[in-house]
Amino acid sequence: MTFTEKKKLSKKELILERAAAMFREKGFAATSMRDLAESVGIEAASLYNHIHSKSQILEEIIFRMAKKCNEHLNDLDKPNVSCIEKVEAIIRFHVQMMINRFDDYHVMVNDWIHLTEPSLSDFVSQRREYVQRLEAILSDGIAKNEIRPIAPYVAILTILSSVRGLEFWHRSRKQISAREMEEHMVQHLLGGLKAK
Amino acid sequence: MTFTEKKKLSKKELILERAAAMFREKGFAATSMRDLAESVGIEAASLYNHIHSKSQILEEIIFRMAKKCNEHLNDLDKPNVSCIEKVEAIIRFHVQMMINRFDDYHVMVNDWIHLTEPSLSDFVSQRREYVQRLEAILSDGIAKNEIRPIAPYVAILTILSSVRGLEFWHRSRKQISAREMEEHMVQHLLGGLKAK
DNA sequence: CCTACCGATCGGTAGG
DNA sequence: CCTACCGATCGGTAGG
Repeated sequence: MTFTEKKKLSKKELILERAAAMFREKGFAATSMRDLAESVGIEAASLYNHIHSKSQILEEIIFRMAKKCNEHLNDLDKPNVSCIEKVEAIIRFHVQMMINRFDDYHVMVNDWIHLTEPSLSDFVSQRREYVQRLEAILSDGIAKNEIRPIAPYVAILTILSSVRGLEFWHRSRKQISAREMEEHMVQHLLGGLKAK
Repeated sequence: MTFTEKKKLSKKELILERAAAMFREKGFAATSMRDLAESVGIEAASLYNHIHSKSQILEEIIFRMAKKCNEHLNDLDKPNVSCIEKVEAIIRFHVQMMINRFDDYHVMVNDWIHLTEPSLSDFVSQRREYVQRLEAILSDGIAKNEIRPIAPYVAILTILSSVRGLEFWHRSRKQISAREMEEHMVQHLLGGLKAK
């Protein structure tokens, strides 16, 4: 990698970072390329030396995050890990993503509607598959009597939405630390699942 | 009320209804007045005989819903109702609102960011007060040993976000009926709160 | 409720 | 990376 390429890469990363922050604050549609350019410190036209289009920015932010989620789930696919341990790891992973990559996570969860075809269908099917894999882990745990017989569909929905709800916590002046929040969430969400 | 006023009123209601549906589908910023006009069946300019501006539509949708939430909470403020009964009523109320008034609920929860001042501050403070009232009910229940000693802040956040997560369920071809979903949610969310 | 139209702003391109 | 600029579309108004 030449020096020029390296510089270009890091400027692109800066654009993606600022874009995620602005998309989260104002939403994808309400953020203009001129707003974004100002935040990056260049003219709007100059953005196009680093990225192809506004849609491409959204796609990169969202599919990078989706990839992280899928990879984490792949890493968990070991036979010696119990189902309840897997669920705990998934809760912790999502809580940490929500806290540490707040802008990117928020954009994935809220702005995927603004994806255009074929990216939209791609994302929706990736997400469907992800949810199904989580449900399979829960079903497996129920079959092995590790987990209380609860509708996997409802449990997964509750877990993923609760994480999404951390947005409130993130916005408010934080009464509770990130570490405490994570423990509370694990306790609350996992506590309701474990078989006695 | 004259006949003319009555007709105007119902056309305005139609506009608000269609607007909520489109804001939910595409987001407030991505919905144009021309899109909305087409959905209503008139020209864009004609919308302005019924409403003042695009922002006003958003405000009406959101503050009507906020009012419903506040009124429901006021109705619950009776001394002979236990805290756990109050929490159950709140969960059921939100689940039913999410299911029966899906578009309006979704717009309130997702598109409030697009409110402009002074409406934005108004909404944010109303929501803050609402959450504080819910927390107070939980704190009261904990003090009376009706509810397990859990951080009220986290519990309220979990309840409200889980309801929001019903969006997934609503979008998907429904494997579970509304009635079942409500019972599952009450069981799951209330079950984790009750003192033994 | 429509036609006609306003100024502003949008995403993006040409050319250097 | 900038200046200059494109066609398209935006929310909204005038006038009837």
